[in-house]
Amino acid sequence: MAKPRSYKLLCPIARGLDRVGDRWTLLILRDLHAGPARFTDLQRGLTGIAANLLTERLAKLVEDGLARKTQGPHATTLYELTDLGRRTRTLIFELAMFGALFSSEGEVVDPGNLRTVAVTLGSAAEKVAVGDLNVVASFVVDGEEMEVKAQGGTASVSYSPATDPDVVLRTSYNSLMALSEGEITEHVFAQNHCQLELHVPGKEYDLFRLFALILAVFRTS
Amino acid sequence: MAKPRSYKLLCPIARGLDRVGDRWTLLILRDLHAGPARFTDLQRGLTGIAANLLTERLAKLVEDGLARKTQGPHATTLYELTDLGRRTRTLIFELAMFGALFSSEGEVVDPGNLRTVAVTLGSAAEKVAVGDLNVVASFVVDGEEMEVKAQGGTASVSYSPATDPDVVLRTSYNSLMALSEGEITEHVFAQNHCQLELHVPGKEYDLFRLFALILAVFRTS
DNA sequence: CGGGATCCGTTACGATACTG
DNA sequence: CAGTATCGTAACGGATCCCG
Repeated sequence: MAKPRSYKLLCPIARGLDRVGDRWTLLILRDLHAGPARFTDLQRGLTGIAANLLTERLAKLVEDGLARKTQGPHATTLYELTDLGRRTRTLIFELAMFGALFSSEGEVVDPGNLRTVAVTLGSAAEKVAVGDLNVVASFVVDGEEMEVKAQGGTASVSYSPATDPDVVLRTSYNSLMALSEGEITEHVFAQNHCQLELHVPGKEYDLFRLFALILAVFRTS
Repeated sequence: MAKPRSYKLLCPIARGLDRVGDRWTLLILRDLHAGPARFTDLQRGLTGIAANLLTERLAKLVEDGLARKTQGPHATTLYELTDLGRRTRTLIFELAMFGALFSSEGEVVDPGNLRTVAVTLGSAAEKVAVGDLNVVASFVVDGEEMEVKAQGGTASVSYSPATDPDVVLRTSYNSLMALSEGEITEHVFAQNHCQLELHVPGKEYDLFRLFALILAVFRTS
């Protein structure tokens, strides 16, 4: 394995970049924040990455103690974040907040998928959750399922099926991005771009309040 | 000018990386957060960067609207951050907090200089400043001077000489890093690694309280 | 001396093909 | 599924040179 470039500077910023500054590395971490993933899951999510690069990056993440290999169900190997790796969360969130300031002008080769938004959504939700929000939602986006939970003043997002959700929201990834980019309003989204399946009456209000708070983070950042 | 690689992904994290993800870019921004700088200042601060790369990176930062060229004193050209560029502050701070988790094992080719710590110090100071802290300090590190101000519950750091400081603290860059790395304690630092010039009696206590709070941010992060 | 531009060898990246 | 191998191309790093 080739030894990657290092800045060899004392500054903590340079030390940080020596771990996560290589091309693709932060995007890999972004996906891993959604939960353990297989090599092929990551490869599909990171459109355009070469297999050998993904191998190198994962090896370095493991070597630096940010990720580890584990055994998954059917003799598959999974990659997951270590505690140290999870500490990139606020960093990645700040990066997303910064990146949201720019329009995606020019050609976009890949729209992305649900894994890619899990970190940002989770961090934002956690940041805005207030005491009287109380909802457990299942998020089904283009067939992929996520759990969004807001309870007791905090919130979390998990890239796994929700157990006994109060409300199930089905939508498409494109609609979700159009909403976050401001191309459609929350109202239009609620009317035309999603369908709700309500298990506990009234819970859709809590869900949409959470949505509104999260969107506010991006708009006023 | 060669066109840099772009991820061409819709995700805001990828959009952010398309602006600041190239090698050296975040370190250049780090230095610019300390204030306007000349080409040569930046080149000296970023040990090892090639002139052509610095040229390319600066051009891209200007093109993306993160920096601009201005005229300095003696017909020199200065680079300074735009409002948009200044929004990388929290991102860079989070990167520094993450990087501080790792030891600088292995050879370090460059110790750094005062510009390189200005962002981190400023962000940390702003974060911890409390209401009853009130001090204007001049920081003289290896001849370079900085102003550290804490007043009215907020704090700021500026890479320029302080006007009428309450206290002047002289130290070396190495001592400062040893302190932040935990190699020496705050007490040892105060005793043996710096000299104070007190203009307003008692202000050294406010200054060292601010120090203690800033260090706590790094230790418990 | 400040602010680059040019050239060139080296390294990393990207695409495709192939394997246990 | 989880990578390895190969190879052309693009980016980086160092040095030198240029111009005001």
